[in-house]
Amino acid sequence: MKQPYKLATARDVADKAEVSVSTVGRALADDPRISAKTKSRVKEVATQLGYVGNLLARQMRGAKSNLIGLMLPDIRNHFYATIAEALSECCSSNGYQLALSIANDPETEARHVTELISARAAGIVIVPTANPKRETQDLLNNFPHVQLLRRIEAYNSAWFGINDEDCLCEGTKHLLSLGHRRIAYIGGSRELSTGKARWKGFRRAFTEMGIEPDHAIEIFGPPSSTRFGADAMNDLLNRPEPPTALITGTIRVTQAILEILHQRGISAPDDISIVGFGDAPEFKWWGQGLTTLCMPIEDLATTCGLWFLFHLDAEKPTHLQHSSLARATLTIRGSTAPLAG
Amino acid sequence: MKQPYKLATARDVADKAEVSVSTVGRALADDPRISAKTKSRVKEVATQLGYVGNLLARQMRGAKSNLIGLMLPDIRNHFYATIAEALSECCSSNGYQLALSIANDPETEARHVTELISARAAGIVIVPTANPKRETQDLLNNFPHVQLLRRIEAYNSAWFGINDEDCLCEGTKHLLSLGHRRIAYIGGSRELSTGKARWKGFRRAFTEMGIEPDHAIEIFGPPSSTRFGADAMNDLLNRPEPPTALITGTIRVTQAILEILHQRGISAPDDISIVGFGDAPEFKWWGQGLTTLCMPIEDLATTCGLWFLFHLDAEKPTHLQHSSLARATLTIRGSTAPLAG
DNA sequence: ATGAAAGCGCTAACAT
DNA sequence: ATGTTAGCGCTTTCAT
Repeated sequence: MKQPYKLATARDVADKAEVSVSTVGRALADDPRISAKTKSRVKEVATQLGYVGNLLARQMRGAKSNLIGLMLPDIRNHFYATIAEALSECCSSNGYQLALSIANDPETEARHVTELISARAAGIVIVPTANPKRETQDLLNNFPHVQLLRRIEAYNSAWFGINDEDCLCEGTKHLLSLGHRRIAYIGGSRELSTGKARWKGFRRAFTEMGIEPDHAIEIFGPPSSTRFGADAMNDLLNRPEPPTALITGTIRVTQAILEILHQRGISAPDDISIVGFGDAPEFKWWGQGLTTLCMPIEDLATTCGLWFLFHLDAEKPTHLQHSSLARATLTIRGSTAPLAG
Repeated sequence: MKQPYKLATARDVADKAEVSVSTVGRALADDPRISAKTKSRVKEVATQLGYVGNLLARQMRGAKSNLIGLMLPDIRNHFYATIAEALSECCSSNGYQLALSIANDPETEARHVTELISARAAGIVIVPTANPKRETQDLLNNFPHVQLLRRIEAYNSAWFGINDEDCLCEGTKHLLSLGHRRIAYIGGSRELSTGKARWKGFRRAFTEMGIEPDHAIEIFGPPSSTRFGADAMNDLLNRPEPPTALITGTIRVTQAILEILHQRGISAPDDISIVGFGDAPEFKWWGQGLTTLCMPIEDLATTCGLWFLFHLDAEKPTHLQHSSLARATLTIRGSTAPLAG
């Protein structure tokens, strides 16, 4: 057989129920003009044939798409998993369907954006890569979309993000006020808006506290790689004068360093004070509890989703210069302590 | 403006390039019949207009869909996040696009299945809910799909899963051989194929070792709730005679109990021996390391994806009675020790 | 080497 | 109360 799964069409239902296609359409839509008798017959035949209306055909007739594209760099990151869940919930309760694309480089990103547009999705929620292709930019700027977390200036769209700079600044100040000076920062690439802001926050803490960052150590790397964080941490620990404190700039890095510290039997805050970026549940019970920079990521995603869907439903353009900043906060647990000696 | 984001059609390109629609189609598809000159003109106009072909229209003409539906109960579960990532990667490198649906109850599941079929997805990869509606079953049995992890007998489809029973049996035997008898099992509902198999494995360990399960304690609950695991654990600890060992049957439960134990300052293996289901990265560094039941979940998902896509591409029916069992294994770390006294 | 026309499955305007 | 027809954007005969 060639078509093992051929689905019934309105035509098939019409033939079997001995009415016209339009009667089928109307009966199934509960149009008041159709007699109760015909309706019930049509509905019965439809069920019998397992008829499921073809959304593609409907959309060609002008129905709006129910597909929302979500483009993320990495779904195993707790951060992004939370976003996916929140948006999925949001879409689902508003009649939309989430199409998930994982793209961590500009080429894959371009491909997926093209595909989503080609499928005439209703809109795209995107955490952009660091340097999107020109092509991607042109496409997106003529298509409903929102940026989440990371922000590309060239996009004429709304953005929902975190006050990354303040957040890192607060965390760093905490370490400085405990007397630490040889503080290391391991964060994401400064090519990302988030990576850049977080790094600026780290620097600003020194400035605002009037301390020269002479002994600060800064390491940057790809945000979605566990490997990078591990390597950076090992490098730090192998130095003749390892830092007395460390603050991280991505969740993946936080997870990586926790594992390395555990492997090497180094404990916080005795050997080193740690402020971890992000708030995965397990951070609570790492050692004596990890001091973390927590962000209301679920709220952020839900807000973003609701705003976006509202605008789509209202057929308002989504490129109003809207931007929304969620406040991240420092949660102090056991991994940070005053500098000994 | 009514259509803030109107995309160009082949018609628009044709008009501007002063050719017919069919020439546009052929030029863009690099049909050899079109002259090089015309081709380049058409392509230029297309780029200029930001033309992106309408996939819906193509599919109506018979092109096959590139959409694969993935239905999961819970994306924040590390287990399922891994699956989503693996399948996304798999789809992406075979020209497919992943549509993610989170459904944890039969109604939502039915809705999402209908939507995916209505959108004429190419196929569905599903981790079914415990008791799918009859409607869902009928729909799926006439639509290309595979079952992942959980298995519904009524589906005439292939299944890719884990040897749940052996896995729990092995973990339980480990505890029994350490001398434990008052062993608690906290697992997922036995209405799920997985929950049932794991429970049977727990029981079988006693049988095979010739030990009466007089002192075994069994607690079952919803698999995607963190709350349930926490409550169950607290209940156990508040008993006059708490168990000396515990084995869990879902990742969520494992995560929940680790947090409770940490909160209450109870440590393994001194106060209680623990075998945790699943292998989230943080389990390595809980206390002195958690003894876990590890499953090759990424491999499983990839295998499943490759098999499914291959069958879709070949237009083979996917309901060949294929089933694939991945082996889970016990990794012994610091949380289990011989029963004292 | 290119154009005209049919048709995929559906809905809505226009008959009857 | 129901049928007929046109057309959404595309590909694919079938003409020229």
